[in-house]
Amino acid sequence: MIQSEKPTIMDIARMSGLSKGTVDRVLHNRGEVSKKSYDKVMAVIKELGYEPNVFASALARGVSPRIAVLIPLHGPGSFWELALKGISKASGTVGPLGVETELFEYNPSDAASFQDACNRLIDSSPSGVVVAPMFGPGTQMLTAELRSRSIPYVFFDTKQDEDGYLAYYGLPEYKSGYLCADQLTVDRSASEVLVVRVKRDPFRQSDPTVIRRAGFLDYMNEHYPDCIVRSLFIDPDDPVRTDQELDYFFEAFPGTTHVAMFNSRIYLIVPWLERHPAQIRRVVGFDNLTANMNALARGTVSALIAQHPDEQVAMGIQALFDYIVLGKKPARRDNFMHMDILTRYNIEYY
Amino acid sequence: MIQSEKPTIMDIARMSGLSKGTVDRVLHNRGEVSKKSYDKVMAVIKELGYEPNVFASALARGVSPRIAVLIPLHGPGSFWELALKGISKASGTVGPLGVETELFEYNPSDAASFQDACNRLIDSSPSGVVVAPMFGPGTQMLTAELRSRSIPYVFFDTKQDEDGYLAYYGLPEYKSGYLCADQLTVDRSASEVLVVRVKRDPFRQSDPTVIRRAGFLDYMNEHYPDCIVRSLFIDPDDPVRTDQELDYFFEAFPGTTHVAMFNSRIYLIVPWLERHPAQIRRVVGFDNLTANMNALARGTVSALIAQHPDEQVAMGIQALFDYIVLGKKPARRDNFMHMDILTRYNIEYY
DNA sequence: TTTGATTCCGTGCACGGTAACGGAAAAAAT
DNA sequence: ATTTTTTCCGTTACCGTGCACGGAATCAAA
Repeated sequence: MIQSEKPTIMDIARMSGLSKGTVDRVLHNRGEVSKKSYDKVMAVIKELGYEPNVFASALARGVSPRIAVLIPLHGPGSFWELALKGISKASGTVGPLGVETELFEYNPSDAASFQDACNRLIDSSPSGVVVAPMFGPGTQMLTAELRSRSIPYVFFDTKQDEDGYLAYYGLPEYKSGYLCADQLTVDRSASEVLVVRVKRDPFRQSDPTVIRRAGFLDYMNEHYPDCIVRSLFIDPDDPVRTDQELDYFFEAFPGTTHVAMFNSRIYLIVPWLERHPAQIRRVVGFDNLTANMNALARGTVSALIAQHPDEQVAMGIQALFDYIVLGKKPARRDNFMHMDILTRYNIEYY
Repeated sequence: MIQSEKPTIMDIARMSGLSKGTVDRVLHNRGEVSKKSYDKVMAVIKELGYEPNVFASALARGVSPRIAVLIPLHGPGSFWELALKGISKASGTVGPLGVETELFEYNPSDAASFQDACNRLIDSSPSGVVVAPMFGPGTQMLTAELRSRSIPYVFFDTKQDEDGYLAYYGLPEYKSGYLCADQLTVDRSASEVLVVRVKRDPFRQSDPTVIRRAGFLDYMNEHYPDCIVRSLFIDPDDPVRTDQELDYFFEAFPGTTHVAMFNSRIYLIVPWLERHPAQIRRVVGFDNLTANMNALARGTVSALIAQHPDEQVAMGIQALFDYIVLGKKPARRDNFMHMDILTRYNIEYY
């Protein structure tokens, strides 16, 4: 065997005095091999540093994994649409390698719709699943089913508390709140702060913003204990009402100079902010939605904290590919991804 | 042919009444095919939407691309060491697919050493090359040779002014200077600013910091025209002298409250800064070197602008892989990558 | 000793594509 | 009309693994 050539399964067979069939059985722990032969083969494998040829392997197995992605129905320019970009992003990487992705959507305010999407997903019998767990019990039923069919799945955005997932990709939520506070107060002039919150969707089980808020408040207590933090709830579906609420609030607390939000919907208050440009010094929100980015470019929003759900989805698909096609588990199961600070001067290349 | 099955080269052969040898010749423009047959095959290919199986193709061709990376010798914790991380990063993605990388290093202050590295690289006849062009003429000779051997190459960090490269991955330098100024002045209290500069290496042909400085100064002129910007040159190899220079400077200009640097060596002035914590309000530098990150974590440095050379290298290797193995050119030739703002509160997950 | 079950292993084809080889058919030269 | 060249195309042997199938060997049961 020539040095530069990589050892093949046949080399192993020859050197261990056995046939490639036996080597193959050893490689895949498929049994029907005596301990003696097993040890012999393993020794040779280790000696030669054998690594299987993934191309030949994939070809022989005839793999063409179909990966299902389960996310809520999304309007244009929403958070979930960002996540969708991750699919095409991943397609660019693993698409040429034969991976296909299929999208399953559900109405986030309708548990039955979620069930329906789950059923359709299961019926399609994908080779892997990417899902953002929003309905706790519903997701648990889904993952139980996936486990029983030994279909690997990864979480993104939110992590489900269980043990069967292949990987999780998301943000360190508490830290992101902390970071948000730091970005808000970086001009060191904050004395009265407004936190705008959205009436919580009763169907949604997990709400990352409560943890973000905790991080935010802890930062404020530690660094600006004298700063007053007030909350205002708005209705995301009623812009007129939102404007009124903001009017009332700033009438009552005219000293407010800094505004933050913990979800992706800072764009909801942008119209009001742009009609009252004088008073507000800094505005910080989350996520690089188009509407948010535009407000950032105009200077209405000072900074956005981006969690890049597209990257999370892409990483998830990549992890599934590595597992299904290459037989490789991800290095870490829980992957907390970077939080990017976006300002008007660095958004151009995102 | 069953619907769900992907068409193979044999399907095409059957449907066009020819053999798979002819189809293969058409697919690779290898000639020896009559126009009539060529058109027929192309029509069938289009009709069936044929896509080659990359696994089978790679297996048959026996590809195992060796990608050479050419970068300067680097001390631990330097900018170029970051770039190196991109190699292992890319190995994680394309390594299992049979890609090997080889590193060629040279002494950046010795043109002969660069020549030597180039020769060794050429002699190894790699399938692709990743290089950061520092010596203009030297790099041009290298790329000319690569072109004549039709070996594809990509640039990162700096772009060479020519037309043969497959892709370029780097930072928008001017914008990065602009961003740097914005981060430095985000507390709106800057009136006297110090820019610390390093004596330029005479061997290095391209210096991105001059463009960064232009962006920085433009921002300052536009937003803080009354702010005074002063420069101080230091010797990177003489820390004692550096400290003295800083002492002299701050004696002469005690009103200086903000400090910036445009290269990756902000860590050089960290010792002085930490001995004089009272005066300086904000410090901004470039690149996530370990030393810089530590200073950031301690709060000595306020923000770092990271260009992530590891990602650039990884993207470069990926592009070469896509081109060599999958036969796919990158979507864009010039890729300006995101600039990340790093503060002490978001560095943990980088 | 024969029969049966069990354990273990080798053979051979398939996966889809590549490219060398040789030969038939058509065109050109004699 | 025959030879030579050129053009074109089919055949075939791989590439390295996966896996079904059948058979040899071993051991226990009759």
